[in-house]
Amino acid sequence: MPVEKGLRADARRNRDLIVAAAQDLFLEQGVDVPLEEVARRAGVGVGTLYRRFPDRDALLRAVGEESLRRLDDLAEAAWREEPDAWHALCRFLRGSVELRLGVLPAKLEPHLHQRMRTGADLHEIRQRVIAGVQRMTEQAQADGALRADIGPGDIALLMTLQVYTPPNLPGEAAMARVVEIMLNGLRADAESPLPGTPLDEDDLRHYTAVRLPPAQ
Amino acid sequence: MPVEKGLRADARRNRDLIVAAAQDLFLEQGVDVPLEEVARRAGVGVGTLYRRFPDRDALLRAVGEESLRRLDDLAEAAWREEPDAWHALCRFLRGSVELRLGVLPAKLEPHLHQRMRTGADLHEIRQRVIAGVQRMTEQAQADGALRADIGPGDIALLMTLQVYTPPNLPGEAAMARVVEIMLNGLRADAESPLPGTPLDEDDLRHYTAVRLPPAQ
DNA sequence: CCCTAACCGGAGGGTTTTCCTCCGCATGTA
DNA sequence: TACATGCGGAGGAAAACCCTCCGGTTAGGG
Repeated sequence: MPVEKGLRADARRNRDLIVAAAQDLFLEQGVDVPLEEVARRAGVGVGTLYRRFPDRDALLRAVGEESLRRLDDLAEAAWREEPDAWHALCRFLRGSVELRLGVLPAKLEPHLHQRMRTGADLHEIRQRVIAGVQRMTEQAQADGALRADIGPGDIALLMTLQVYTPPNLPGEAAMARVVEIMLNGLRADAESPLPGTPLDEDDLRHYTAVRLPPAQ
Repeated sequence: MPVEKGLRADARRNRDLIVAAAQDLFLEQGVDVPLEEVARRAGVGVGTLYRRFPDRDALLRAVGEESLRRLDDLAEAAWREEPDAWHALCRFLRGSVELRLGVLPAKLEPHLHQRMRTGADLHEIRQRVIAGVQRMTEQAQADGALRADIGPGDIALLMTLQVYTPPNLPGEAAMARVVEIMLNGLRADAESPLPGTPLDEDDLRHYTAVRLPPAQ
């Protein structure tokens, strides 16, 4: 669907393999993994990788776009198919945590900051995801299912939740439990007060506005 | 208190600065940070670092020991000073998440695996922490404050909870909120069932028994 | 106050990692 | 079948990193 210009079938396939491999490795080892390792994991030569993605940044961008898109699809489907906002929210959070869909954009954010903020596509999808979260949050609260002292920013934060899972992760099941605990903590009944004030999108924006270290 | 042989006052001070810097950097950038960067952050020369810690492993060990010890102190104090097991558990979780005390040992685990499992000191403290968690969990459940379908392993996992916090973290407050949501989800009242079975120490042990990648 | 054992910093040489290009060979497609 | 498009990976240049070594500084007992 990104249509990605007419690529020969095998080229197209390789491109996708590379992005997938990069997603895995970025999660496991951080965004600094040697590109050669990405190539190896994808089962292609470095040449192929560099041909398709002239520099690391291009790859970062592709991965970012892909996961934002998936996140958006997830929110979209949840909202469309679940009976109410609360269940949509549950499904969304389960999905994004279990698939690590939230972590990736968060990790990428500092690097793609400029482009996220101004640049074309990325920025737009990002906005859509945020809007989706906000919609779910507000409606769930209106329905009295989600505790009131929560903001969309809190949800966005929870999206990026992770427990330290060593690279070989036997952790799926454990994560699922954590998510449920969390959801249980979000429910409206039996709430005990939270410290501070609900985070909204602006907090998130600020939270997100990090300046890269000396970087390079 | 590890007494660390008679070191001259300045040497001792530098040693501690180094460990502290390492803790920060390991958290922020992973355990592979250049040692030179650790030295810089600590405000000492590389020479000083290498004199005190012959190799990276020695530093890893020191950091691990330090954070395990702090974690143990935290559990100890919570158990001793709080009115009941539930509040002890709350305090413990708040502390370990907010101070990132849980993440560090988890991150170190793969590297110190051998030593954790068999070796002297590390192993012993680790056991103590686990025992503490177990004690709090069981008692809180006996008191009917903590939901029953939880195991010490779940708690241990929550301990290592993190939301992706970009290096410059304006995240403290946000984290605090997340923890409270978590705690609220752990309470016995109004529980909705969790998937799977409670994780116990053995799961944790297994979860933890990762083999380092090809690594080296 | 003075002396020295203990400690400090960081320049620099050697090694390892990472980047990225380039080109002969393979393969999809018309 | 023909050839444009795509592939792999060897290899040279550059960067990052490790760790030692030594001239200069300092803590703290006598």
